[in-house]
Amino acid sequence: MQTIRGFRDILPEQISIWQKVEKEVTTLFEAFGFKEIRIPILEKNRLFARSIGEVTDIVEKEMYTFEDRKGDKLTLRPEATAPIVRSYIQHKMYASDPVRKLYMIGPMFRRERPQKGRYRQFYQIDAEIFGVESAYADSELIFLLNELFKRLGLTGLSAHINSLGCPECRPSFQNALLDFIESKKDRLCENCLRRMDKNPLRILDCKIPDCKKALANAPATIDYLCHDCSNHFDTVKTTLEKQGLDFIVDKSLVRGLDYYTRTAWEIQTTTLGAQSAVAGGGRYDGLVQELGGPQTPAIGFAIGFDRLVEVMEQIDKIPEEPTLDLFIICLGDTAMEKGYHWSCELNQAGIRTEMDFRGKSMKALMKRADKLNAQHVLIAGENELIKNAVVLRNMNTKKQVSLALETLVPELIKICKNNIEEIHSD
RNA sequence: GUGGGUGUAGCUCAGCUGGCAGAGCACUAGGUUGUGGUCCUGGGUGUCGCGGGUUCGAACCCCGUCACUCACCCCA
Repeated sequence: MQTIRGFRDILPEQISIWQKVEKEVTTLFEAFGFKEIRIPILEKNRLFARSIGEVTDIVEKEMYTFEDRKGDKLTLRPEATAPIVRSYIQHKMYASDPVRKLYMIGPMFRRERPQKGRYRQFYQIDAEIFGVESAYADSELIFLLNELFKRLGLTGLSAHINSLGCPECRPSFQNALLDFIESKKDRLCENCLRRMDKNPLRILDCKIPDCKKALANAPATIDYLCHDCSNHFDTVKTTLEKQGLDFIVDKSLVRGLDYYTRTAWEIQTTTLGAQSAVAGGGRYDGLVQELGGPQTPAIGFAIGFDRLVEVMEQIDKIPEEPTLDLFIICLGDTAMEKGYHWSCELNQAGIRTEMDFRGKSMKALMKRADKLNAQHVLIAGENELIKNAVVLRNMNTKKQVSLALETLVPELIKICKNNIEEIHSD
């Protein structure tokens, strides 16, 4: 038996890095005024088909869609934005306060062929802002991403930004693009030609060198922006510049979900092979209305959690394993029983304590204490119990002291807590 | 969906022209009564991914299949 293709276990040995990221995310996002939202993993298929777009790759061939016993078409969420928008509308969040800043962390599902940095169940860290049309919301999110990556010690990332315009400026751009493509038709690959009527915007994203060459001078959305979109994009850029954030205006950045408008961006890395996008986001001013809510501007991003972890592992940002404060060695049945109670009391007091109940030899237990990186070892054998005392060994200094039984637990708590403080002050 | 690479011990991998299944690490037990990391000695570990075929004989050659992996595509 094993996990199904593209699915995987995240094992205890790997979890510390995930927890570290989760901690940073919650403190940082909460500081920026975001509130966590938890949404279902299953939604009606219609939700994704309508929001992401019927002719996108995600909807056409990557979704886990099936019928339940009643015959309803259900889909494992391939992304978070659509369900969060659904929730925003369903609970009429716009009525009590249209401005909402929401975030979530959780698994998404896409049935693609797995490869480096791409899994069928993968995790996203997602943030959305509803009800703010201002370009400051756009720069705030990019700033937030940058700050998170900075706190996690990541370098070598670059922000690529573009503006995709709005329903106002789209038509003139699309006409210009189609005219241009028509003139280069013989130099484009099959895929590009297929996209011509499906979704011409996507042609700009083709990675085949010949196509890239042919499309080098293709019209770009940012050259056809209407007055408002142009001002919006300018504000985003100047704000980021004033904050000292580096970014690259990338005319060819076109995101694969149909709901995006205006600002779109990706945070890219060069260290994950073909998977360059660690995070991506954009504005989607039409989506809330499209899904049945009131006209509401909105913007959001998603971070590829798995990819983020892989980048961190590559630059060795793995947090150290926590040490064990105390390992209790008990020799003999009476000592074992006492040790069990000490151990529980110490755990209650927040001291990381472990003991081994298998009745192993002294040497084996010392080895285990060493393996667990124990700071102290408490040795309780028949000899000590006769004297109503036990031995405490400091594993770093190798010094051993005798401790009286009556005050043992409080004394141990004191010693271990002092030791923890020393470690932290170093 | 398409193509390339790889499947041998818990992990990393050797295994020659087809001839008894291997190493290091890890694990475990000892090295005079009850003291870790280093060192020494011993110990266990296998559906050689799976199923066929060729052969006296297959981890090795052939066919199929599955899994992993990388790339295309797409995206986080």
